[in-house]
Amino acid sequence: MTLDTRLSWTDVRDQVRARILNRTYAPGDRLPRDEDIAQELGCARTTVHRAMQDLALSGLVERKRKGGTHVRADPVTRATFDIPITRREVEDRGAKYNYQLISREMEQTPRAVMARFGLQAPAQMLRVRALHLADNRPYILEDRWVDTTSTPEILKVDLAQHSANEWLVRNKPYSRVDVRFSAITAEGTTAEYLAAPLGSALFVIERTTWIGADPITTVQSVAAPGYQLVAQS
Amino acid sequence: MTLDTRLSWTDVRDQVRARILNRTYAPGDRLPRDEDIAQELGCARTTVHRAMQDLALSGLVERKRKGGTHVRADPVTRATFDIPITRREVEDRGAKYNYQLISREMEQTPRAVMARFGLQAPAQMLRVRALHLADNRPYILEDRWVDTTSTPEILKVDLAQHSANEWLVRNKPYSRVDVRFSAITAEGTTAEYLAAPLGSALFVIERTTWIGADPITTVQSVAAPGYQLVAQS
DNA sequence: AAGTGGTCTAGACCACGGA
DNA sequence: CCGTGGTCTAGACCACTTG
Repeated sequence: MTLDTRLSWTDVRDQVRARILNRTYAPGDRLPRDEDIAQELGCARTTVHRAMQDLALSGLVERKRKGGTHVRADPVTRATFDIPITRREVEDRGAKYNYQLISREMEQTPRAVMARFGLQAPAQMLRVRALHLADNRPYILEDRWVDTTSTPEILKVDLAQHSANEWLVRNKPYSRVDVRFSAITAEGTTAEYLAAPLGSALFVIERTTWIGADPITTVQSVAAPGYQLVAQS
Repeated sequence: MTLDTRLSWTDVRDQVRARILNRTYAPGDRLPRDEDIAQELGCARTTVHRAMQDLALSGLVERKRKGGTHVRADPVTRATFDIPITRREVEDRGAKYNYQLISREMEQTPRAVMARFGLQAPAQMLRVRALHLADNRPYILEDRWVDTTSTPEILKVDLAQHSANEWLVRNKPYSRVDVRFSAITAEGTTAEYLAAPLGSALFVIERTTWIGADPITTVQSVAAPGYQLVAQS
């Protein structure tokens, strides 16, 4: 008698993964063709394909047409992070959210901002600086540039009431995003607004978006001391 | 005449995404059932399913059985990062890689390490401190704890020759990983080893792995000043 | 109870890329 | 060239979740 339950693609994935973990398929090895695995385990090739797709996505194997499926010799750790609207992030922590507009002016983009957008020449953009608070304590200081050519509507928004962060996320879909993380030292007004000791280390998220080839916005979000970003399971 | 090329799932995805971007389907809206979209576009339901799966993965829509597919009202930015072996990371930048073992001793785990593993009681583990260099300049300082119960083989490895990082990644598969990022201030020996000015901000990656329920290793990797982590496209 | 997404199957054809 | 993964189809059944 064999089991009467059918094999699901997660079962197949787990079996193949187990074989990789226990070195039946060692790093660098080529795995059997999908069809052979399907026959061996008694399921359709599509099911094996679905399983392999998942293993490839998580970085455990590499697949190429004709080349077959190989166990990665240098596995990478692949981690995914969700960056929600700041208000949501604060509220999800059970804290009270507040927001303060610091400044809102048209300015010429400095070199650093041009670089983030990949622009050759400087442009006039709306610069918005604002502070997000959790339980009335500084949480994130954002320094944002909005391209008023692609997003003229931002000029009509009352940024003292609604954060540009929230308005943009809700109203301005993007087609491409660049995200990068780094660390900076608390200095000058940044330290003041965040109530951070001078010289303390601050976590920084830079996020730049485009719609097609047109810039929308770039923001440098500096978090208060102690901030930690955790990968999604 | 209609087009004679068949619709691929990426075509379907792009069409649906376009409708979300142009507000045909607005945030919070419920999309038509997969089957209706399939009929409208003239393809199989499976194809629509594949497209929707991708949109759900990227965080644009949410799907529930019976509940249908909804456009997310609060879109999240979802970013994926690849964390390769340090040697590879250095070499991929076109730099020369070097490695120095700093210390290697059995020690009792402090509170912070117990917390990362979720342990109730302290344990004896192998603590390995090492420096990775790029073009002979400090690149990453790692402070690692290895559970010699789950990974006794580590005791036979000559860690002066091969970094624990590399040996573990190549030889010790894990079933669960926790990754988190933060920022710390350069102090004491950390600053010395990284040749970083006292008080400068340093980017930190913490990575902890388990096999089943058993701890394998946890490492705090502190990067030299200027380090930046960029999301995968 | 019933609607909707999730999955499996079997078969066909396509497209990339190694030999 | 031709082997291998990638995709599409049509149909069936399952499983979750909401009304």
